[in-house]
Amino acid sequence: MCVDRTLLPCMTSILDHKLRRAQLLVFQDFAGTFSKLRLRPAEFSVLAMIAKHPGQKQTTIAEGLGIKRANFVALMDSLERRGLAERRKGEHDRRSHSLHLTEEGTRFVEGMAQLWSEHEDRLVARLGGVENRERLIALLDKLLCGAAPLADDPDQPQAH
Amino acid sequence: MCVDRTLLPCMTSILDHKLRRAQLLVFQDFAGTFSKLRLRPAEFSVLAMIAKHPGQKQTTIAEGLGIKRANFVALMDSLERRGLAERRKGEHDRRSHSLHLTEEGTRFVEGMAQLWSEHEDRLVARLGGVENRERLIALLDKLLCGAAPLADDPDQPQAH
DNA sequence: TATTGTTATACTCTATAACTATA
DNA sequence: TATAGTTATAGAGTATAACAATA
Repeated sequence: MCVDRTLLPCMTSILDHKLRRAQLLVFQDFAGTFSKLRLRPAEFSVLAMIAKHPGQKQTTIAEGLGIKRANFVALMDSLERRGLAERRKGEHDRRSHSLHLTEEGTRFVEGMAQLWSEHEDRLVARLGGVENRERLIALLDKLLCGAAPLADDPDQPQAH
Repeated sequence: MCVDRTLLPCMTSILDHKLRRAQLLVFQDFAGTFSKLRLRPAEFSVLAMIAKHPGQKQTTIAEGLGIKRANFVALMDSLERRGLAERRKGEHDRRSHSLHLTEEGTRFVEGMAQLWSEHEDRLVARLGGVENRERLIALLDKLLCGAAPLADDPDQPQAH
């Protein structure tokens, strides 16, 4: 019961630790929710990002998600094999690939959105209301200040 | 710019995503800070936990940290090889191991505490003050409700 | 039978360096 | 020379099943 003479706080009160536990819990709820679709968190995020930014090149999408371009390749390979998304040779710069959902991918993303809200609702319930989700996101944003996302949020109607 | 017709929010506004990014950022700051000690986050947490709960058995410490007992073994092996912590055969139950810091481990933990506060200060600065760290921890606790930690916090001054 | 610690194994995510083909 | 995508590889962390020793 914290009887030591060190200056360390208890692990259970340390931000790093709580962040890790919370992230784990959230991803496990995600995994449970999306196992029917055989979809991992990273794959979900790629599909969602392409849906929001169709035609953007591969590196841009990857960076927007904080995924190293080297690690993005296998992710995109898998989505392409499943027929959900596709790479198209860049017209102006033939080194680059522009990313798009397939028709099937578009339908798939609609199914994702349904499952997503179930998952989201559970998290909001745990947090005790949407206001607390917004507070949590605002605090995480402070922590993340300097890590610039793709500029997509400003245009949002901000329903959340 | 969020031009799609799906019901999905932008990835960059999704809690799961922000939690992952924040956790990554915090652990990277940790890694930079503790590379001098050649200490990974998981090893740090084990040493800190043993310092607070000397003599507890292996499974109890592991569960308190949310680490599966199977994964705890290699972690403890490494700390034992470095002479920082040790297993002792349980007196009453000879299946179990009680965990302790060595003398060197105790000194090592004091060095950890110093580096720790530098790391912590950087996070608090990003968050904009200790009040925000407490708010963040309180919100993460709500998310984690039901995941019981080792009962060490009640004795804390409870700044939060 | 159940529990403690252990081994073996696999999966996810992350990180770096080096290659290729274009620019 | 620089960039886009790729390959290969390594390191963390996590998860499950099965085993030996002990209860």
